[in-house]
Amino acid sequence: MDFERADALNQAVRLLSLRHRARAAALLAPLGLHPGQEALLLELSRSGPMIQAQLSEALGCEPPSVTIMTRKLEATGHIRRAPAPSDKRASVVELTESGEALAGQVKLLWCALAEETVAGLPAETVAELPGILTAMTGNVDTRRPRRSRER
Amino acid sequence: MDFERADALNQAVRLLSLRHRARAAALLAPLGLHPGQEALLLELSRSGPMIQAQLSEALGCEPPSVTIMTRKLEATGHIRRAPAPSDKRASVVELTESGEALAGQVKLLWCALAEETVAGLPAETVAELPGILTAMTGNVDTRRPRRSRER
DNA sequence: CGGATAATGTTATGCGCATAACCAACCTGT
DNA sequence: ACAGGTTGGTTATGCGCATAACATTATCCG
Repeated sequence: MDFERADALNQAVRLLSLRHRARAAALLAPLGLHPGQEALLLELSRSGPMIQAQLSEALGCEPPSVTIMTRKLEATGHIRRAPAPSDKRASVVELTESGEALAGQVKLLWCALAEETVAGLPAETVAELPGILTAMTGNVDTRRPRRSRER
Repeated sequence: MDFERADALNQAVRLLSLRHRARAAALLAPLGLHPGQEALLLELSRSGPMIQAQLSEALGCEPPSVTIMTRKLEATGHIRRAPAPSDKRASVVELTESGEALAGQVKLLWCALAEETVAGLPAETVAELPGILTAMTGNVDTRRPRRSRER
């Protein structure tokens, strides 16, 4: 691929990251959330209580990041951490009532953000977008170097 | 749009951002660069010497970020800052010789990264990807609230 | 068994990004 | 010509992310 095209693509990804995150930040600010935290709440809302290692996996970020984020969300009262009964190392984290309420708010914003993001694009394109983006993500994902032969 | 679809889309964007950036970081590390810095070098390589405000505009990040990044790239000797002759407030920044060499290296990596990113996608999709991503970026861009009437 | 290895979580540190507050220099307009 | 607003840049602070180094607990195996 020539540099022009490559640059256009890489830069497009970078700018989309920046602006999409900035827009999310603007929408989440009234709820007192910073971008990234909503993903944690949504994941807990989707899958129920889970251990930090699982959160790290689901969110696609490293354990130290999860430690910090959970600490802050615990401080603001949206999640709760308790020692896991079966493993003295682990701590299971779950939504509090206020956290569940907040997750509900986030879901509304999330729909608005998605619609805003793909406004004006042909419906067909919108339909295949998640698949395309996920494929691209998989192409550059270095988090699971093993496991490439999975069935 | 229902929450399922919206969530799939927003999450896909978030994960692509994380992984694409992480992959870029891994490629740039051998050059001693952190992700984000390559954009500054490439912009200078594209457009020649320019003022920090223009860099801020081109990179899509805020002036304080540019201040820090230029300071670090100056410390590593890849760029040079000089007072602007026509405006005592401004400082024009340009690549040094080592900066130009580094930009050349980055261009090679950039092509590799782009190819890696779109591997396996149909050529047609790849062709329209930059346009799609740029359109999405424009949809959520809150940086230019003015200028909306530019057809 | 018991010792090596793996997995969970934390602290420390650093980078890119953001906002808010501020100074200095450059326009304006009346 | 000068008061007031605008623009260019910096500092301070905070967040999400990363890696490296570490302590603790689980697990595997000879």
